[in-house]
Amino acid sequence: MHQPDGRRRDADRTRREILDVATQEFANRGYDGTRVDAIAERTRTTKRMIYYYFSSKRQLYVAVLERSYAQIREVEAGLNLDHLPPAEAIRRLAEITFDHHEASPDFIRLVSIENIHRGKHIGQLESLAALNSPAIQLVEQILKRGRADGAFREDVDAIDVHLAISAYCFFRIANRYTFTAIFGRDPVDPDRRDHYRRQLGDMIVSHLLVGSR
Amino acid sequence: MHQPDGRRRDADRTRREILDVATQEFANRGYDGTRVDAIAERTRTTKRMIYYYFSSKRQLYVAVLERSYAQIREVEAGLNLDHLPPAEAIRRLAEITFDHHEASPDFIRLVSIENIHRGKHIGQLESLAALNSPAIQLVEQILKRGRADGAFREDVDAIDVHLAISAYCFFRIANRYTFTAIFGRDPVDPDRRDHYRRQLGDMIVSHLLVGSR
DNA sequence: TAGCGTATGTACGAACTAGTACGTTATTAG
DNA sequence: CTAATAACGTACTAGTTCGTACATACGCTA
Repeated sequence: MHQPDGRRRDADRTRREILDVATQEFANRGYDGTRVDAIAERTRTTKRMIYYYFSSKRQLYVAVLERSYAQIREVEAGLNLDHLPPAEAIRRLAEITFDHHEASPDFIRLVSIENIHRGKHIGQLESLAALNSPAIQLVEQILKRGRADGAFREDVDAIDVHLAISAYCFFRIANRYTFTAIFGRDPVDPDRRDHYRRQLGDMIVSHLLVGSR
Repeated sequence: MHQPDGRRRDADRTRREILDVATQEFANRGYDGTRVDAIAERTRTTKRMIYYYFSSKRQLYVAVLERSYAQIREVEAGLNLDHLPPAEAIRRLAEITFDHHEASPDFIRLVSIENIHRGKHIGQLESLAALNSPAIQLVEQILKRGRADGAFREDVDAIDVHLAISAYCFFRIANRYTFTAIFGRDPVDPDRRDHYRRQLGDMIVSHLLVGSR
């Protein structure tokens, strides 16, 4: 009836546990650095189950990637900044993005890793339809309002702004180690966190305001 | 007297050729994805020579990293923007940084890879003294002049500015593949190159100018 | 409760990969 | 010219790693 360890058979749970561990392993060691045996050992099941559910190391990695992106997208979809005036809304969005990046280092590592592989896995995921990213829609709404006010410049679009915000947030986390080694200042130092967050907000807002250059 | 292929024995050249090939291989495949045999095959020499000159795969990787950083630093050290007024100088520096990143995708990949490994190799290189990076000194000079003018804000220092500039330039190249997959727009599209470059310049300058927020 | 498909465990193998033992040839100092 | 040393090549090994053949147990359904 039960497993020796008191655990029932549970396909969903086994699958999820494998994905959880695999996410950490891939994020920490990269695709080639990850050992399927190492994932199995950290799971309450065996390597056999990894192949039972995911068929191959590669497909496991793709599943990890897909789930990670889906989770991020879910969070983004829950945001609403319509109640704030445009300049404040975009600053708030930048700050939220900043916080999300700091809270998701594993996701950031996975993205870096996938780019090292030239996006050859993420390209296969049609679940990430390029068009309706909630993050972009959010920026679009804010830009629209800001332009209607006459406050925002017209020559940058939502994807441009999203790129600028993401770049700052992503770089700070992703390149933490080399940056610290070279410049002797850890960009993730909690004491400087607020300063960086304000700098990003200032930068994005001042850039968007008409006549600021 | 000569090798069968007409090539003399030449330690420096062999060393350099190994480093050249290894740089490409490590940049393209990551540390764990790189095969020492693959490097050897692309060289006019054999795997034995890699171990003769570099002792191990790891030390070869460290040598690649060290040389790559030294090359970048060399370029930076040759810059001088004293002839431009502060706002123009910082814009010009941003543009030059932008161009360098676009021209050095292998270096960017190596940096990403090293960060995946949490900087454990670059940390050992004391050749990269944290203090006197030419890039930082350059920003420092410009900021100093801009503040003397009363034109630049006082609450961001050279490393902060360098972070903001690098983040934008680095992200655009490093995350090209996932960005394209998700947002359907390649940030390295040559047709949009000037637009991105101007956006970066505008952003940095407007951020630095007093009273711009 | 019988039976069948889903879920799980064990043990193994074929291929790969970093590193080396051993031998050879070129170059140069004296 | 000759000896010594630096530069180079071949063939191999020990250990690792993805993946699987084979065996078994659980639990739902009829």
